[in-house]
Amino acid sequence: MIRLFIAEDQRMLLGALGSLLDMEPDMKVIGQAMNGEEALREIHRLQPDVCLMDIEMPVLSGLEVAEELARSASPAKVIILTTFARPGYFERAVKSGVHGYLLKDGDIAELADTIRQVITGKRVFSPELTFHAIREENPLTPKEQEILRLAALGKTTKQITSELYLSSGTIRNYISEILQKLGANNRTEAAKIAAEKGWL
Amino acid sequence: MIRLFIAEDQRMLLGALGSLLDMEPDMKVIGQAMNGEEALREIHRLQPDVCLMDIEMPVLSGLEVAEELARSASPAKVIILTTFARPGYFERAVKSGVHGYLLKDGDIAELADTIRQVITGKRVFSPELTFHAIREENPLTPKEQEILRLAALGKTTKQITSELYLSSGTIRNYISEILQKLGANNRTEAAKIAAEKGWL
DNA sequence: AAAATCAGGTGACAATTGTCATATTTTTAT
DNA sequence: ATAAAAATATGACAATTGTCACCTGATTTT
Repeated sequence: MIRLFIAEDQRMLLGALGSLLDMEPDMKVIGQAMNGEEALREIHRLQPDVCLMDIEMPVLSGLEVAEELARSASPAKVIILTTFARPGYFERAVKSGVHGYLLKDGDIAELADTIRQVITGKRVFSPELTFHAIREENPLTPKEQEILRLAALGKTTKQITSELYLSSGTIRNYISEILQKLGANNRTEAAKIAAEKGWL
Repeated sequence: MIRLFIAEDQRMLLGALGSLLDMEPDMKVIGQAMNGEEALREIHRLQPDVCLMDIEMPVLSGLEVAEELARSASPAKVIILTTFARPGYFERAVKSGVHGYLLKDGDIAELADTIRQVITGKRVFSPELTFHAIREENPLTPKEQEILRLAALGKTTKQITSELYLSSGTIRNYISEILQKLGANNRTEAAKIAAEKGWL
């Protein structure tokens, strides 16, 4: 019997997945969570065989949870289940050693199938992701990401200055660099591009 | 037997909802669609009793479909099912006369219950939405929305100019007005605020 | 018909933003 | 220990952005 844990912040999908997977004869859903922190705690406690994990969740993202599980050498296998084909997400997920990465665009049978494959030690990645230019690496350094994250919220150079304790010239230099890297004309466009790619 | 139609662009949720609602003894899912255009066509053809409709779908949004159904005096009752508590969405939905508005944050039982209520002619709205400040009306005029939509993509004043055939001064006047209405400090922040509220 | 409203525009100004070349300082590598 | 690299800072400049007061011509309202 495969013991499953599901972390997903959209209650309706969480409930639906839970019900349907529980109907599979060889699976049992032993726990659920609606945010990353709770998920991490419960996974440590319950020691499931496989965790299905959404990425965009409150408190801790699914990627952060996966990274933390890897750090603590948890035996639980992680399958990321997300709406978004953002390259940055995929890159981070693979780096943290997850066993699967699926889009919420397949059907439940496919998901159940993936779970069974993962249990045997295989890794399963959505073909949409392994192909084409989705392999783009995030060109931004951590500091650049941090600055763009703030700029994307509409903060001015001055506001960023006082959050990061850097001079306003430095901030503008960083932004200038970011714009070149992303081929954007201004902060707003840069923010849009980075958000689409999952780089922020 | 209640005849249901489901329009939802996330295949996994679509499939899951379909399976689970079909198990209800008094319901039958007679059709599904993954975009608004297909949904509209199929609803006209199949004449379901109730349509569950996501808002954010390709081609036509769920709101546009609901508005079109209202215009054509379709007897199908519409229940909007969305992740987002954006006030602008709710306002538009109510104006187009939908019979229900639920967040994807309840469980399936609640959804089934809502469907049964709607069938009897009742209207059901998620309590999260009918209360508090979520009643905020969109303060932006259509032209302002159009301009902000472009600005939110990172377009410069000059680019907006050439798309809308307005002078650059006029664009800047509009943006200035938008910033005041939204209490934002710059375009980026304005875009963020409007997007959150569902006003763009 | 006069008055008000509206969509669009001008011009002037200050502040912010983006670019670039060039320091200075701190870290890292050899 | 020294050289190379990175991170941070400056200053100068042009372009863009945001603010404001005011103008013009239609269209509505009264």
